[in-house]
Amino acid sequence: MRKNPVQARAYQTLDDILEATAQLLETGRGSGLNTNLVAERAGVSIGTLYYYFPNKVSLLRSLALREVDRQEKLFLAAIAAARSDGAPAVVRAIVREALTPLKGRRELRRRLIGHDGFDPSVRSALHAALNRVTDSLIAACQFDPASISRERRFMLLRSMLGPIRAAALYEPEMLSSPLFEDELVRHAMLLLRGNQEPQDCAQG
Amino acid sequence: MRKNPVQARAYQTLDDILEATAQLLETGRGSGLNTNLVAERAGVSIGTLYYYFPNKVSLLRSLALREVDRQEKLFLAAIAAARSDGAPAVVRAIVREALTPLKGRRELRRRLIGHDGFDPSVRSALHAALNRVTDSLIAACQFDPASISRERRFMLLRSMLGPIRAAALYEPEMLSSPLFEDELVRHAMLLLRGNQEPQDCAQG
Amino acid sequence: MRKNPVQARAYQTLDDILEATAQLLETGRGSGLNTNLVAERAGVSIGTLYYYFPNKVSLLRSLALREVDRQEKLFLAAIAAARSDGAPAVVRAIVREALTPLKGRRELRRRLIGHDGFDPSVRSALHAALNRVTDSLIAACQFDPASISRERRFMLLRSMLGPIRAAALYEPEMLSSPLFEDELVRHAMLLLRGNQEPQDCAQG
Amino acid sequence: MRKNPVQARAYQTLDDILEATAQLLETGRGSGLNTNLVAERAGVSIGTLYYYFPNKVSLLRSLALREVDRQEKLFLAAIAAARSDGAPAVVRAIVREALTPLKGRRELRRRLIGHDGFDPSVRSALHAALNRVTDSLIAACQFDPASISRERRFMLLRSMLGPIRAAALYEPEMLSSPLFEDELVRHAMLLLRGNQEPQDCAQG
DNA sequence: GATGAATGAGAATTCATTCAT
DNA sequence: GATGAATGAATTCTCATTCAT
Repeated sequence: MRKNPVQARAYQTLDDILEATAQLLETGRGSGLNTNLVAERAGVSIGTLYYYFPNKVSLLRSLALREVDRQEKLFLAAIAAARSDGAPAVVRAIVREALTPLKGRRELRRRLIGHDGFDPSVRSALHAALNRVTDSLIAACQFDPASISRERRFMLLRSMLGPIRAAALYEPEMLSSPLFEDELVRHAMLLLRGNQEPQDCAQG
Repeated sequence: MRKNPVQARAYQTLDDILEATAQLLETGRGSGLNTNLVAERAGVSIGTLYYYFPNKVSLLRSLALREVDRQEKLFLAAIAAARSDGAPAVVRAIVREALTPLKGRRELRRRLIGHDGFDPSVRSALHAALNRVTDSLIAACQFDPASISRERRFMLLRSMLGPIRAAALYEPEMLSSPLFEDELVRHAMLLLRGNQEPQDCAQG
Repeated sequence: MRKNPVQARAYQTLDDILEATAQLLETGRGSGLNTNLVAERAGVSIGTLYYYFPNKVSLLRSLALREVDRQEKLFLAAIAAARSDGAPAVVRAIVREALTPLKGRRELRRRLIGHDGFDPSVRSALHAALNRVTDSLIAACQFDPASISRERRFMLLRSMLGPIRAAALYEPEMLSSPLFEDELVRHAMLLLRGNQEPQDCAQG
Repeated sequence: MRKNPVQARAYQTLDDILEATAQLLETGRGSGLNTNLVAERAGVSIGTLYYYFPNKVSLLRSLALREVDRQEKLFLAAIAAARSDGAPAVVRAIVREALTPLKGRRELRRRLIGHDGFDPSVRSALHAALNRVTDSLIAACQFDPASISRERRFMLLRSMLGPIRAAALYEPEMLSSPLFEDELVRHAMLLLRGNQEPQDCAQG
């Protein structure tokens, strides 16, 4: 970002611009998100947009970082709210949180990924956020963190997010299937517990 | 596609164009994939490119369909090769296959998704291909297809591909970690077996 | 330049663009030379302009290099034509040549200098061209090149071009003053001869 | 200029702005000198800049006039200091002065010329200043002003400044060559003396 | 079949300038 | 006097696509 505003109204403007971008990404037809359109939708001039963002990429990056941040907060809040109800409830809370937001921000996120392949800073922010959520989840479930391998920890959230994204794209009705939710929860619990290592999976 | 070529050299030209597109998608910095560049890289004139493809979208679609088709063939071949060694071996074969190709086509695929959000025909081709691979996998493992719910079937491959893609992006060294491979295999086996439904996961 | 044309008409187009640029630089009011205007004046589309030149700077550079080249050729031709008439005639030919072209390309050249301060490649081309003209001048006057110091050689043309440019800017009527011409010729002859080193100029 | 400031700090602000402009002109890459950048560099707000200067042109003009004025003062001082040592010393003083300032203001001056082709008021100020320096030089050398033609008077300084500028651009090491200095001095002396009109230079 | 010059709508970005605070 | 957010006309440049040869 080019400027960190000192006057109060500036924060509003900045938010208007990001919100306009999000809306256009969510609803916009076809490929192009275009800065002139963003400015118009935000109710500011194109010059104002470029007063806050040096270029289009940085605008998209800011939006992506904001989305990552928001989603992390939602996950952490969901975990905190379910914490006292035990591990399965916590896991289910996470799953529901992951299934929910796709209702209104589905396109937004896909586009954010599409738009020039996520720049490195967004990638690492996302990575870090997922790690924090994973840690919080494990802590809330009161499992011994040391008992879960680095690899399993890595898979925990991501093996749920993959199918959810795929469902959003190809089989949207699955998003509201209780069985799908159950499968995801069961799956995560198995990863968390990590007991009963099946013998026949020994490396061949 | 505009023309299905009858002469051998025309097939070559067509392939050159698709290959050039793939390379530019794989290595190209930032936003642009542009038809003039593709033509130049392919060693043909821009006119020739438009002789084979009516427009850019159809070029990208052809490439995407080709990639989907190739990957499906690789998966099916891996399953067929491991079939006689039993279910765990088949699963491991799939996992290895999924871990392998990311070496040189990593970016290509992400970009293919990014570029205008996947053409509907590509989406459904991908969906269908994954379904076929899933069916083949279940058949090779000699599990009763009826015992596996639609939801679990849907998750089977996708819950592996998500972490694999994430690993490719953020923790490439994990791609060659035996533990990671083991986790993926174990995870798939649990989904396939579908025994021991944990009680505490009953819907809350 | 982006393309070296293979088709004949392309040379014409390229020349049209450069000529349009020259005209606008010569006659254009105020500061801005603008690529859209150039294209329009040249009778081509803006896309065509950018087909030949990757950006505005390269257009200006090409024009500058062409001007340098043309002026060098004019100087060399003037020298060759006067060669048989003896040293003073050669010098006068050069002076006249230097006074002449400013009639129609005065603004052009000033702007070419102004426009982002002559990029390095133009500077060195100009330098090299002046050196070649100087050498040719000395050869035509049949003076022993070794008798003229590097410093004097450097000054030879440039001490004439400075006043001529200044005259063009501030006192245009001086350009057609015979006395001015005579002064320039006399001055150059003194530099070329280099006899009678005045004693009182010994370094103090 | 919009305001002639009465308070000391206002003078300081004004000077800061001009100095920032000079620095950006001296060091700035490529095209741009922009008022927002000037303000930032000067440590004032863009509003303040426009309080002192009604527009960009007047800012550049002020800077140019200041530079012309400073250089004139330096030349006149150099002449005054050497006056009692005789004509050659005076000439040498001028030459040294001309060789000196190019150390830190080289680009500045060229850019000042480039930027919109020298405002007419700056052109005439520069012309007038050079005339005053020339007159002062002739007076200090105690030559009869009437014996020097208008044309020669015009050439006197400018035939030195041309080579010096060229040297600064193309052969900077020549700026510190004693031979180069000697050539310039000798050259000016010959112009000033104006004796021995060479016969063979009669107009052809 | 193949070429490559040409097109032009459209998109990104700049920057001198204004004005409410 | 000073600030800095806001403006928007103007400008550069891109790139999918066409078509005469």
